[in-house]
Amino acid sequence: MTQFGSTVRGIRERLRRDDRRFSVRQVAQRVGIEPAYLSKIERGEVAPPSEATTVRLAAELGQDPDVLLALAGKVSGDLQEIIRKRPRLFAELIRQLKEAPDDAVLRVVREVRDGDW
Amino acid sequence: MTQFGSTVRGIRERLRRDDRRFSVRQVAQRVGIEPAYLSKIERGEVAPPSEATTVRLAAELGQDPDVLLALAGKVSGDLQEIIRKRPRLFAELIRQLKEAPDDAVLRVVREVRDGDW
DNA sequence: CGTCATGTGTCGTATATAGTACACATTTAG
DNA sequence: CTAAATGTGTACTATATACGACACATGACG
Repeated sequence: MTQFGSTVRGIRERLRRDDRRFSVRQVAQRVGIEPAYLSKIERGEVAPPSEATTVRLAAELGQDPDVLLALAGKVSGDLQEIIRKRPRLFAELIRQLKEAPDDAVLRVVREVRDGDW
Repeated sequence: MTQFGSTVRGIRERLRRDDRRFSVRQVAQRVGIEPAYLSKIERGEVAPPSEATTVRLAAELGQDPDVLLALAGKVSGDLQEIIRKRPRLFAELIRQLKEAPDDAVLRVVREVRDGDW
């Protein structure tokens, strides 16, 4: 589908240039999966792994978990839970912001962060 | 798990009081599933149906699809796609708003809707 | 030059997801 | 009273998800 695998491979190989601990085998071991499985993931031979595995992989590679999950075609379970608790509210908000430029969304984020509520 | 089934049953039975077309069989047929399956869904004997089926069911019962999806433990695919396109931005926004009261979120929604961007 | 680590091919598996098909007892309506 | 409609029990299935186990050829390096 998308470039989840190649992205992961790229990141891992870059890290590997100055740290031999970033081989397929060693990363797989630290992440808690089989090396063969990680190899297949990186080559796109299988679908991206589960959310939990993706998050551990992101941590290992120093990546933002939400970004890696997005590449895997997923949305973090905790975000989904927040939405599910107030579906109408969040559905409307998110659809409103669909076409908004990044900086407009960022303004909203900051406003909420500094907000007085 | 949750009360997806009993909620659907309640809504359907209420509709049925003044419209005989809201039997399990007839609703199932219009939704495009087997009556036995709808029956099991309503009694919670099986997990809530797929997103597509849930959405058709919501339409048939005059419900907000996002709300019914939430009861089914899901988040609409189109919302997920919006988030996946800008994961960092939306992840931060949504987590910021997790604890915000409804009216604060609503204010943001309105602000964005009337926004000048 | 031998050994150790590396990446990958092949095969298999357990669980979840999303239903269908059919029969049957009960209820409802003309 | 009977014919049609109703709700549901039982059994089955196809596909997807998410991996593990093991072996093997190749390459690096001390």
